[in-house]
Amino acid sequence: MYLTQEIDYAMRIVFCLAKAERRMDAASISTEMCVSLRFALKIMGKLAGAGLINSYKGIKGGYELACPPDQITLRQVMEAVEGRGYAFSRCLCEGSDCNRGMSGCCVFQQLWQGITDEVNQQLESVTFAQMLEREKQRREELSAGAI
Amino acid sequence: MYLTQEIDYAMRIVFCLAKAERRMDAASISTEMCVSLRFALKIMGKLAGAGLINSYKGIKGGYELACPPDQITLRQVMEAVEGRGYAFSRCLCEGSDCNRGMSGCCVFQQLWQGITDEVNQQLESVTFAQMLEREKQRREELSAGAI
DNA sequence: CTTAAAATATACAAAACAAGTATATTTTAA
DNA sequence: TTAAAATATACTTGTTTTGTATATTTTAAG
Repeated sequence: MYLTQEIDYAMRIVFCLAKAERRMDAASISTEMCVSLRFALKIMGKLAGAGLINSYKGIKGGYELACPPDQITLRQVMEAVEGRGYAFSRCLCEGSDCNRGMSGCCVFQQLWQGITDEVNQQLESVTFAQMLEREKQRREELSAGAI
Repeated sequence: MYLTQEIDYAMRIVFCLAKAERRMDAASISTEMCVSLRFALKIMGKLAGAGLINSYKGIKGGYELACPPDQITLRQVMEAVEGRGYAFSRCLCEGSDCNRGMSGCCVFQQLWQGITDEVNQQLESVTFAQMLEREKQRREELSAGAI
């Protein structure tokens, strides 16, 4: 029903790298994001495999964004981790053939597809550059409100 | 990540009762919807508990909608089964306190909230009367196309 | 007033999925 | 040559979903 932790972590990891603007090793990322090192490594493997981040082995190794943050969307991260975009219902996935009781005409499927499309559009329309900007604004609002 | 089967079944069960316009026993519903009898009973217990359907014990017992289908929304079914509306991310649920690495200012949470609100609004805006109407239209389209 | 067909309550079990961990290996800057 | 890093692969644990079983209660009909 919910986004998995893995996707949530992946988003935060990319955000972290976008913010750092420099190469970071897995241990630092894992500490900053409060994700176990091993799990972070696993996720970063997927992100690197999808070409969103670059990885470097050896001493001075680590990870960095593969391109500027205004060229990475939330949807790309979702796909990197999940292997596809968001889907509201299982029945929208390949080979599901669910027309359970609907005699080959399922009006729920249509509806779920609409919701799915909308969410994916949202995820696609937001880049990590925008997320950084949002955070900056939000911090300013908070400090202004705190006076 | 996906809607659970339980919610999917619940939607279909309510749709089935809306379509039937009469009292049906659990066995018939389970057969029509291709859901195991036991699981269907469990789900209908929740739907009855939430006041969406009425249940009748004994011979000639069964289930029927508690009110006209134009007064039942998809969101109500979601809440009956899940105990709350849709939430895109766990971090939006009570007592989650996730500001992991975001120093008390999580811009993802804002975003997930926006998506959540949108989906809930969708679910709230559609009644089962509308779903019946949709199905009718869709069938007409299909048979027209098949000539 | 008995009976059989129905729902209900409660608990249990199995399966699927998510989350996290461990070990051995490879790469590379110093 | 060495130590710090990533990588590959497999394994374990925990949680959630899904489904099942048993005993009980209710009720229309004969």
